[in-house]
Amino acid sequence: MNTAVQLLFRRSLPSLPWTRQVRAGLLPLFAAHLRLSSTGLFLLPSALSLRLPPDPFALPAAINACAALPNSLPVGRQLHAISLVSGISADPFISTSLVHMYLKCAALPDAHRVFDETPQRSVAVWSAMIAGNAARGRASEAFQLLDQMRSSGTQPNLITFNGLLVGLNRSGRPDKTLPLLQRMHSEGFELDSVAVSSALSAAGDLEDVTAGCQIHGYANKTRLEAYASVASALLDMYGKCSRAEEMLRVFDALASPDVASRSALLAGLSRNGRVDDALAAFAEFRAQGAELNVVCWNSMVACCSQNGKDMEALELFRQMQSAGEEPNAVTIPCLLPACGNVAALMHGKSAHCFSLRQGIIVDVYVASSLVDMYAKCGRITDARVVFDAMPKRNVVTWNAIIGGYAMHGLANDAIEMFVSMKRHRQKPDTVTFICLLSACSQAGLTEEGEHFFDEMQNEHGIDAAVVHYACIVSLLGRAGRLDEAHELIRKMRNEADSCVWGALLSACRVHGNVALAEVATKRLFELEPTNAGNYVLLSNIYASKGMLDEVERVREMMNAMGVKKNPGCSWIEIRNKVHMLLAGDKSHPQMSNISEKLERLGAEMKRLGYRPSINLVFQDVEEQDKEYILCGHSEKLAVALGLVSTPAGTSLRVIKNLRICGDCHATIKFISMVEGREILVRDTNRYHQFKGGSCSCGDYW
DNA sequence: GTAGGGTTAG
Repeated sequence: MNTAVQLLFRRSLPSLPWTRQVRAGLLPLFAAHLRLSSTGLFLLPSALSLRLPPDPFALPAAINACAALPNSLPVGRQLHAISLVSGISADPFISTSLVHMYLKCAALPDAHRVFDETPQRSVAVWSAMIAGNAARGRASEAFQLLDQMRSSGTQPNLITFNGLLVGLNRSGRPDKTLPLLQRMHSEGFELDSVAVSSALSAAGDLEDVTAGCQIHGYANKTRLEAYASVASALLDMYGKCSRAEEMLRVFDALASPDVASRSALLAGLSRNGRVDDALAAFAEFRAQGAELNVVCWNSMVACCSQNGKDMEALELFRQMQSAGEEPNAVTIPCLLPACGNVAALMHGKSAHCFSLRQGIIVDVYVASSLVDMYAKCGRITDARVVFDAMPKRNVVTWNAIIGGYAMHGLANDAIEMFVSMKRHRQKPDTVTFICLLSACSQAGLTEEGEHFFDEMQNEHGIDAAVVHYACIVSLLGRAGRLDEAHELIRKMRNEADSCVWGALLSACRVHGNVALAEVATKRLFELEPTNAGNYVLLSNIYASKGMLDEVERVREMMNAMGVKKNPGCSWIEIRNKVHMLLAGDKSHPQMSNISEKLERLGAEMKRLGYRPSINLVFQDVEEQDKEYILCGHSEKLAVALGLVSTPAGTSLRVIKNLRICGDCHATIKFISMVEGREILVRDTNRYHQFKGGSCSCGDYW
């Protein structure tokens, strides 16, 4: 269609006489086409070069096309110049669309200049100014303009107010939306579907379910509920206010739900943790052949990647493409967390290529999620390359790179980036300091960590949250200052949670402090009685001290509580395919090769004097079996699979869902030496880079 | 025949 229209213009325009009729017939078509398609801007220069006579009827539409399409400010300026030289710039329609266009393109001074130079200010040009200023985050200017408008004798209408409402919502000021709605109501405006949709959207953002219900009542009374935009805004509001049941009731009552309503429902279910319901609803929509769009697909991909269903997210993305739904700039940040979680580097790379091809790499969300993905996939250098190439960054971007360095144990790089961040005048937030402090604690930079903890509170006015305390506890703990760490927990203003006590417990394991470990676990068993990790850690500490009766006691306690150990799970990507290995699982088709490889390595290690750490085995079985269980740990299986499936010398990347076990750590160090391989293992905390028999964590984790 | 306001995904 677009190409056809283009050809029509190319062929017919030069030969047509420029009669009033031709203009009248073609220009609106041209303008409508501009507004609809990204090829519009391609058409515009050719139309200009045809010496298209400036037309006060067509210019506004062309100017609006510039407002709607990205990167078209230069063309918009050109159209502005044309209106100036042809003496029609004072036309109220033209100046209104110019104001609108400049505000949409973030050229505020230009918008204000055009507005100031408009002698006869229509309601429309005032409305454009007010809406545009509000949407650009200049709420107080917008309200001032509204007052000026009135005192200059022009009365605002419903469109003026609605524009202000929408602008306030968009610029993150939903708190100002509801009072404005009240004011409109008391000034006697009959609210329409736009006003009600915006109000619902604000109520949702504020999680103000009382206001939301009131507006719902109003919409019901006035029959505005029947409007599609009101329906989807209602679903969105209930979803954001954690009223999933009410949301489902609204959806079921819809006579004919549209795509936006379906999308709002899917997003709402996902947001409320009802992942399976969202997947079921999505499957049902597909089975019905109901219309779905890229927003629905993106919601579902995000739903999976945010809820531990990473493989499902990758699969949905594949299905999305085979269903002919073109991914967009939002799809990438929905998908990439899943790639990062399971280290699906090839999928992540292809998303990177896609972003380059589509020109969406300049989107700060897209590039930030790429930085994060590369870091999580063990490619910190690639993360840095993407970071350096970004034209614009935000706090999330900086946090991604600092957190990436932290995860790789590269604390000095993390600190360097933090310094650079401040030089770029980017304000750090609470996440920045979590990344920075954990970098210091991973690398044992105790003094630096303490310094940043003070800097956070004194220079940046950020209150220490519980997670920051947890970082400091591991920092002190790593340095062996366990009593200080314990003291800090006692002095904390906030209530210490399981992260804080867990950090202390981990430090106790490293330094073999049984007494303090018992203090920490006492609290942990109260705070999270069903977390198997705490029992296992305590048992490991006892085991390392040979306190086998205590080990037995912990196991009994765990059984009594009905706590089951989380199955260990590792992922490795081999030639585009992500393989998942569960501890003790024999189902992988390559299992005989894996076992054979592990046996051969085990024999070699024993010959060199290595003894398997059978005391780390938690299960109550014979010694022989303990050794066998250790060999079945998922990270060993994944490494062995990598060894037998890739050429010698290739580096391997394994992701694990739990903390790496001591025996596996020792074994993989050994493997990295005898096999001459670099092996990266990411556990819940960080990357371990095994090379030539040692690990980048310095045996502290 | 032309201008100003619409809901859903990161």
